[in-house]
Amino acid sequence: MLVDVPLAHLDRPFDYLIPERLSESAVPGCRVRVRFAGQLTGGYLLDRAAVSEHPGRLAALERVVSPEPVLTPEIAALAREVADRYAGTMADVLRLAIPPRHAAAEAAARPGPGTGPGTPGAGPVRLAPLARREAGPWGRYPAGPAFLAALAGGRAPRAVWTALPGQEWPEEIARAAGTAAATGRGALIVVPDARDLGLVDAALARVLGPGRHACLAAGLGPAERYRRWLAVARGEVRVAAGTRAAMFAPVAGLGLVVLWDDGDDLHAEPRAPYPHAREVLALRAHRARAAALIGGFARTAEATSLVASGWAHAVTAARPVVRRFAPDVRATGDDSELARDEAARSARMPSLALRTARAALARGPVLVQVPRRGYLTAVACERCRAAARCAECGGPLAVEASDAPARCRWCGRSDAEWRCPACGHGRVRAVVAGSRRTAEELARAFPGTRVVVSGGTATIGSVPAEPALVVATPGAEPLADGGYAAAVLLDGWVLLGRPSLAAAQEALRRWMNAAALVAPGSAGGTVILVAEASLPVSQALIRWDPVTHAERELAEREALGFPPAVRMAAMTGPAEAVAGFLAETTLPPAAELIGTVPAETGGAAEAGQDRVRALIRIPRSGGLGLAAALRAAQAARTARKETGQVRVQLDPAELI
DNA sequence: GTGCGAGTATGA
DNA sequence: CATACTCGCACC
Repeated sequence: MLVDVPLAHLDRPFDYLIPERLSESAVPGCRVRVRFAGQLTGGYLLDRAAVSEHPGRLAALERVVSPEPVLTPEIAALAREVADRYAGTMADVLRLAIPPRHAAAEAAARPGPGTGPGTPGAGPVRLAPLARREAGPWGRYPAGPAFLAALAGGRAPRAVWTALPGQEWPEEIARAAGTAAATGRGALIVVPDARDLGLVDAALARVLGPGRHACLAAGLGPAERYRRWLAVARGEVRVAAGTRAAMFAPVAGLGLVVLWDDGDDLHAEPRAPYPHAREVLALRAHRARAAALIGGFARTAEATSLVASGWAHAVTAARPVVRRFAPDVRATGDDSELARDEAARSARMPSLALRTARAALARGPVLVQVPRRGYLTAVACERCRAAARCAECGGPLAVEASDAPARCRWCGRSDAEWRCPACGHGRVRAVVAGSRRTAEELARAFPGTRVVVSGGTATIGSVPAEPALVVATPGAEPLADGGYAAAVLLDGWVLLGRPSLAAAQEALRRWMNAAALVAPGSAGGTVILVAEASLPVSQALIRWDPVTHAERELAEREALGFPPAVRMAAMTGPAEAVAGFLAETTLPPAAELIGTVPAETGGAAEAGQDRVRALIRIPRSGGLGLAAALRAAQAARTARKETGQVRVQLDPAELI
């Protein structure tokens, strides 16, 4: 029995007697209720045994919630491994892995229409003869056909795949999944968001036929979510695709795991123990001897490390092929190039971008990527560019609408009489305009052109192949039928200026994801990057060479001693609690305590407190030992009911 | 997390 | 010596 208690020192199985009346329904993997320390608690039956190691008296199971075996042996072992890897508890992992039960869905789980599981499709998929004979879009990569052939032969190839720009990638993923399914194995595909899931869903339906796969999307509603998950757990469908939470989907006979755009921070689970989909899928591939495909337009340092260690092969296209599919990219970072046009100027659009966009609008839609969402923007003195601060409280001023006066974000005071304390000037300008503000300004710079805004909660999936300006924040770019005629990537310095070690890698990833939606250069597709052209990251986009850039990034992180070159642990909490935690911890000899610094105030709940973050670093080989030491310290603290929670995170994404 | 027994403080 | 409380630990 694995009891659902949140305490680190209780993270181990407990034995219970199975009363005769429950003997039939108490199958391994089922949900049960037991009395634990007097309390009725939920749990999962791990397995049944004739004898117990426990010297004391055993309590009996209270109730079998349902005989459905929701915790498969594979997922139980995986949850244990993930907990050990991330210094967390198995119960925490299972809370992420197994969706809440929906009794009606369980009783009536019946294949339905649409994107859900169709007619039971547990048998091998039969691919159309064409798909079986030809590598299709995979033929564009020298190693592509070999990867598919290895899959088709029942082997377990592992690839880090740098996808060619364009809209073939969902098809490529579906082909790989179909190839695994044709050998009678299962496939699991994880993508960052709903837009990408929709694309993969459609591609899977084309390649596999109806009813052969399940889409596990967040926000389906509990009943539908559980129904589809059950269809996967029961082996009624062998191909599952989904967003982050699907990384734990109990796909039967797993033969292939796929992760798309592994650099997207949506792949990092924000709940304890903070596992990352890349790591979890790699563990699963290892455990199930399954193939792995980690792909994206860009390349992360982490994926590069998988290639460097020999864990995976690189699947990339040859340079001439890249040139055939990539758009023309030009960078313009010089302020003197700012457009004369006043409206374009206030949208921070250089003249080259303006000219390119105007010309491209004759042919089709033009994408404008703006790296800040929302409407609220920081403001600075129009003349000397000193950050504008509230005269009363010193808080930062912001504007909410283009014609509204600036307002303090701390005290809310709006000061019409604002004067710059540095130069006496009386007007402010937006430092970075949100996408809606940019859209307003662009509408004035391109009179008569339709302007579409996509971002945040108002995301648009696709736009028709008609002239329109499409203003979007990174990750919310709609697809354009046939590709955009051009794209303008505004304010490159905002992305590059993020206080993050991986700022350049992340900027390149966002640029490439937008630029990949543009028609190839041979068809006139052009991308204007508003950033200094001489920067290595700009050059990487211009040459469409994410691999070299990622290799450099990995080398830098090795030199700096940052993940993935090392394992890092972050302990966050009240100062005394973190100090107590560290005193409790017996660090492995190779571990190095980097130091304790004030933690950035996370949310309102954490604000005000005296919170700190301690960092520990260890060579990769010592990662498990470090996690075990941190787990032991956490267990000792929870056993003693120490006040002040310490959050333990391994290789936290936001740190890098 | 809760529940409980041992140990310790406190006061009639 | 009776009662009130804290502390530490087991929880199957």
